[in-house]
Amino acid sequence: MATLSRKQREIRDRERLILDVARRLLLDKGYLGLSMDRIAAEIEYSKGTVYQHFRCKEDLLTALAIQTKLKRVELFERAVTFDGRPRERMTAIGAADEIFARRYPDYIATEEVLYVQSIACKASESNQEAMQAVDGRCVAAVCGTIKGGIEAGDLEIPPPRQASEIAFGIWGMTFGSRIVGKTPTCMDQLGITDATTSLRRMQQAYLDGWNWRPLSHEWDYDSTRDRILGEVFADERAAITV
Amino acid sequence: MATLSRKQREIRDRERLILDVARRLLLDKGYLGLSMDRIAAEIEYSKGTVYQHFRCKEDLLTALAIQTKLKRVELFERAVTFDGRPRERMTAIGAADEIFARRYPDYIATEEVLYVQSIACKASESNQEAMQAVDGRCVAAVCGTIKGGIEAGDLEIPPPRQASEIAFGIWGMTFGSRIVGKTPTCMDQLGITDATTSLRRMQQAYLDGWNWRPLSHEWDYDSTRDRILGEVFADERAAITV
DNA sequence: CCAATTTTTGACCAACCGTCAAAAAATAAT
DNA sequence: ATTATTTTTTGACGGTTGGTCAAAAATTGG
Repeated sequence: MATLSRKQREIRDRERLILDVARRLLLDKGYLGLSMDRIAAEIEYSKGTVYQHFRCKEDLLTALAIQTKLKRVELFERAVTFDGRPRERMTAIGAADEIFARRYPDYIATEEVLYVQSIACKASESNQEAMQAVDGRCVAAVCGTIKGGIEAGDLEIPPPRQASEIAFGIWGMTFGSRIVGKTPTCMDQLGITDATTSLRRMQQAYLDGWNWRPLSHEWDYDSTRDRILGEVFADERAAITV
Repeated sequence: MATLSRKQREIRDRERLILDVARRLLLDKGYLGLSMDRIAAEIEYSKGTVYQHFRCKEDLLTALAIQTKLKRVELFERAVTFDGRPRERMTAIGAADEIFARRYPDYIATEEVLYVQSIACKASESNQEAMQAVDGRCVAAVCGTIKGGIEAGDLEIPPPRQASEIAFGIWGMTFGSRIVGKTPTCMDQLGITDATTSLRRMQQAYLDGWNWRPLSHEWDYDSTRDRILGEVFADERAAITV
């Protein structure tokens, strides 16, 4: 049966409600401010009901992360449809990630907590697998683009280097810069005001370092970016040009 | 008076003991397993006494981070004494950080927690300032080396780029890769087995990307690294070649 | 030896996560 | 419509946090 019973619909809606409330709390009050009691109070159900949806707090957080990672991977998979040279598609992924970071600021809060504490391992099997699957799609999009660059002859990866090493670098750099960039003291020390723009330049420098052609001084990636925002992310453009 | 009273010495020793126990607990059981009660039990003093040393858990964590960041900055400041071209000194800083990460694995646990949760802001003013001061020395070592490269004519930073942007990239990349590299699922997805070596190559690629001469294909930075380990970090060599 | 001061203590509080028998609601059977 | 059965919801409860503070213990000074 494709249609759900009234009860099933109720449960599904309530799960959405829980996740919505949890995300807001996480963003507002941080990881420590996110309590199961508070969620229960806000949704006006008892705590036991919340625990019927998620076996523990970590499971809830993982579900939250999956929900938002899905948003990201959708943007990534849209990005790689960009019609251009592989490195332009890589730039498109960068733009996708920037849109993602702006549109879902709560994501950073979710993901970083998940990385740091050993949270994922407490989540239910199914949620762990689901999260891995989403991450896998993300990796596939990035690594696929890198391999596209190799196949097009724009990039060489002499052993023992691997295509995934480039991806690892981009991933680490992006994730790390976002966390470091959030701490004001660090930014004061460095004197950096616009972490987003800096990250963009850093990523291009990194790809130049792997000698991924066309290099940034041979090609106008700023206008590529404009095209990307116009052609692939027209609907999201507002989010990024604020 | 330079000499401390017996009592003062006792207090100082106890503080060290608390930090030692706390570090061990943090490494063993993670952030959530680190409890003030447990610390009190382990040092065989009451909880109140622990709170006489640190006004709250965050203050203790910050003190822990300072202690270890000091170890790191010492290595950094030794690294920049390496006699060679600026980019070689940059490589020396990379080696210093690698030694640091291996010798003080608990540091990662401390620092990442400090970055992620809004912990630092709850610490005492004095500890906050102390931590900023240590970070400042760290930034100074890195940015100083970058500026050395510019002065030597090995590197140009056309505006609006800044010297600190390179540092920001290295920082974010190093920090981020270490966190991502710790999660086994991510590494499985990427198929990366030796994150440390990958990070090393990533850093060199990044510096190549900024066109910091001599580029990695023009110079044998592996043997530079050997010289660094022999000349500057001879005593720490064992830690890194295990 | 006793009084003044400092240090240490652990009972105590509020908030947290997670459990589970009992209550309430929904469904099925008569 | 009424009763029996199943499902869902509840919130009191246990155990563990971080943090406080009056009272007890130890130290110091006279």
